[in-house]
Amino acid sequence: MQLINRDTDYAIKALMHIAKQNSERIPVSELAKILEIPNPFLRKILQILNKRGVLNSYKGKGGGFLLASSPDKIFLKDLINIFQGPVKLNECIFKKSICPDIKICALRTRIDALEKHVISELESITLASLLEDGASLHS
Amino acid sequence: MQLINRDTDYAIKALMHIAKQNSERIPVSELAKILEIPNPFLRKILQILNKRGVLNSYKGKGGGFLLASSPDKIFLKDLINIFQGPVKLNECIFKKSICPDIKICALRTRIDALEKHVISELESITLASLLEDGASLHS
DNA sequence: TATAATGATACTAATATAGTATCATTATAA
DNA sequence: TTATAATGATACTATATTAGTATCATTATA
Ligand code: SF4
Ligand code: SF4
Repeated sequence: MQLINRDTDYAIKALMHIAKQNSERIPVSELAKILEIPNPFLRKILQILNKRGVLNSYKGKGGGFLLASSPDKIFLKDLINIFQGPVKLNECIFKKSICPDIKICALRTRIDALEKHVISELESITLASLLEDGASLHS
Repeated sequence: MQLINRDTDYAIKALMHIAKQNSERIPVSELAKILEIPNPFLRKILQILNKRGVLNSYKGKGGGFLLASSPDKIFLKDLINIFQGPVKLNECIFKKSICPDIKICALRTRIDALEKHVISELESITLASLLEDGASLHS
């Protein structure tokens, strides 16, 4: 069970690199080389981030991408949502059945609590918090 | 992001039903009918549970399956492990790189903590605890 | 000894993830 | 004004994972 898939992973890497450009537009071609991610794949990812308001894009010569907001407003949870959908630990352990006692089920209560905890942790991780730990960044 | 896949889900349903048989062997054919799970698929799942020591099986006429241990010793976490592998929220957010500062990374620390929390919650959920909530069980 | 069960294993189908290709649009700078 | 270097949109292919099927061998029992 993996929390983060490749899209999200690449998105994080790219966003961190873009954040460090001090508002200088960076084109996909350059990013792809630096991060060693296949250019068309990275492009697709950045296009999605643009559509979803995380990045701003500039067409034409000298164009490229910029963060749409400051790094402390970009949350890991949102990136996961964009590329992997909502964090739902479990719709209900018996997915297909309609439970008559959904409100009192102890199991459901616990899985719900677990889900809330995971989400709140993911909400507390921002791009800024990743950047702060500058010493441990690489590639 | 889904915590429990169909194998695990079916396994839980089946185990709960087997647990309620008071040590009477129950064959796959019967279980499959009751739980509305395709017979060969459920069979595969129970065979795995047998191999992994969760169930005991009895061949031949009048054969079937029984729990290998008491319901309070059967943990949700183990079932997830069997069918979906280890709960690893994230090997490391930049999977492919080798990080020079893996020990001091704040992000890693937090994801690790999150993973530990999830695992310990899953360890606290047993088949017995699901059965206790008898009123809310079904099909 | 027929039968009703599981064991083992290989196969197919469906879905999700990962990655590619291509043409259209647009902004810039020579 | 026009070649060029960028993104936008979209459709496609490939790979991996998940879901489900099929079949023959083995075994216990009535
Ligand atoms: S509420 Fe509880 S008993 Fe009902 S379907 Fe959900 S997990 Fe099962
Ligand atoms: S330790 Fe931190 S910085 Fe290093 S690879 Fe892991 S998440 Fe990234």
